[in-house]
Amino acid sequence: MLEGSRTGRLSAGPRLSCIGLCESCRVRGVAICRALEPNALEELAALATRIAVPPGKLIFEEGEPASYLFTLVEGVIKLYKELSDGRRQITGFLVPGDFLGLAHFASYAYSAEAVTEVALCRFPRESFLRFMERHPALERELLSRASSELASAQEQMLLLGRKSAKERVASFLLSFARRQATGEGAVVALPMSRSDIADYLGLTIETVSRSFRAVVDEGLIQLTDRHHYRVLQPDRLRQVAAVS
Amino acid sequence: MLEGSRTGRLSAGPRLSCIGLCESCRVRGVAICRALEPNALEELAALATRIAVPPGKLIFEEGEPASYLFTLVEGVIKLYKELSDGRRQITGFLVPGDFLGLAHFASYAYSAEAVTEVALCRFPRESFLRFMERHPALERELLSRASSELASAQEQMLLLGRKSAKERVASFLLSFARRQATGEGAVVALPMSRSDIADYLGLTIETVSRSFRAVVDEGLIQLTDRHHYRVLQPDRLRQVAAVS
DNA sequence: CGCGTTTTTGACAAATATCAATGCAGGTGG
DNA sequence: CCACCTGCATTGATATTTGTCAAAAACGCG
Repeated sequence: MLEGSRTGRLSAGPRLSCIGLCESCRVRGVAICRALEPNALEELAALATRIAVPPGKLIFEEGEPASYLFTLVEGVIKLYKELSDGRRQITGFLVPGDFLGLAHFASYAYSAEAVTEVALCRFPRESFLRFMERHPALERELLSRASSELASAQEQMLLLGRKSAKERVASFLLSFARRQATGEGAVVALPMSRSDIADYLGLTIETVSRSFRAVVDEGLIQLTDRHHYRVLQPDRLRQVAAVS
Repeated sequence: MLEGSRTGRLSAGPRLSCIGLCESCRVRGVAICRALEPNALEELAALATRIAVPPGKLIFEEGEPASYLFTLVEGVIKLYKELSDGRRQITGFLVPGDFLGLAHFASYAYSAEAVTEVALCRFPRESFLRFMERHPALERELLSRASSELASAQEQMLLLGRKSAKERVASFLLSFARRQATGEGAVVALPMSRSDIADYLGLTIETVSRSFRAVVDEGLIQLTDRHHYRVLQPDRLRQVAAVS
């Protein structure tokens, strides 16, 4: 796994902007950096390996020993679980700044695959956990992130259990636009395939395609091409999304 | 909310077995107690109020300020989210030992309601968080629990997004039996209504009922009455549940 | 430009929801 | 003690949504 993708241990160069956690801060305004003093940050940086992963390549697989933790520096990752007959459920898409690989047990509970070209910081699990024991601020940050992930997971359960196809697609388009933090009317990039969207929303690609068409036909969004859209009527889209 | 359910601040009596966290330990063999020294435990106990809630009563509601954290001492709780038109998704059932109320933001992300007669320990959020800051072991325990909840949430997304009605019901029956940690062939109590099961599995009560019938007819389980069952063929039930 | 892949569109099938009626059980009051 | 009432659960008939299968269209890449 990932052999050859290793781009070498960080030593010289713009260290702070390369350790992932810190990069994350810059990108998302989150507090990991601020919570750690500079020399702790140096220590953490020394644990990190920078990894590059091409689109479509596995980062780790469900059930594999959870030997590493990661921060996503660049690109988009999908997390998913599969049934033995191949049915797949994507449980989330990660964007730069997100943390990856916290496992309650010794092995990963899901698989992770690069959607786009991806840059990661990889931390060996053991040394990261030891570092965390000495730095409760980091632990607090991760607990806070875990809580907010749990909240999105519950939101997604509501979507999967109770929303119609069109409501699911509308919800997805809204939340993805929100996450890219682009202003009103800006173009939103949709890097994943229809198949990924279907597996995320618990639908088939055909149903996703038809639901896209419906919201386009109603003028709620505009598809500039298959991987970019613009939200035209956010309020009506929110209505269609049946947001609680 | 909960006015009158208050049974008074703990002072005398079997303190350690009453503070919830500790009770939790006893019930589930989890390490909160072991992680805290006895005098820290005393301090935590002093923050707790014991609460009793009758079946069907709200404990807190989505959106309400998250002023308290809880541990469930006795009984079963359901957590759920609702859409404006009344559609509801139950995101989980809690059993004794479970922790409740971690909110990333200032307000609860879901509602909590007693399924059976419930006994809780209630901690004021602020003082609990201050206590936690001074006791990283507690923080670690909560992070670990949050990770494992996240894993079950992902499992549930797979169920909601990709499993058939019968597979959902079989999965539910299995996981509920596993949680009661009863031995092979023992009777499992199913305290919630069919409507709750439906809202948990993203189905209607009719479909739940028909799926129950299917697994009963195939001899995989036996329904002793509407709220108790026995798993007769765990392996075949697992197959039907399409566990990954 | 041509080929393979992804996406869209259409016709039809299957699963589950909806609507309606019946059954069952526990609680209440005569 | 029994009959009735009320709420929950089951069963059945039908409707709707979404999935499946197949073909055409669009796109991306050599």
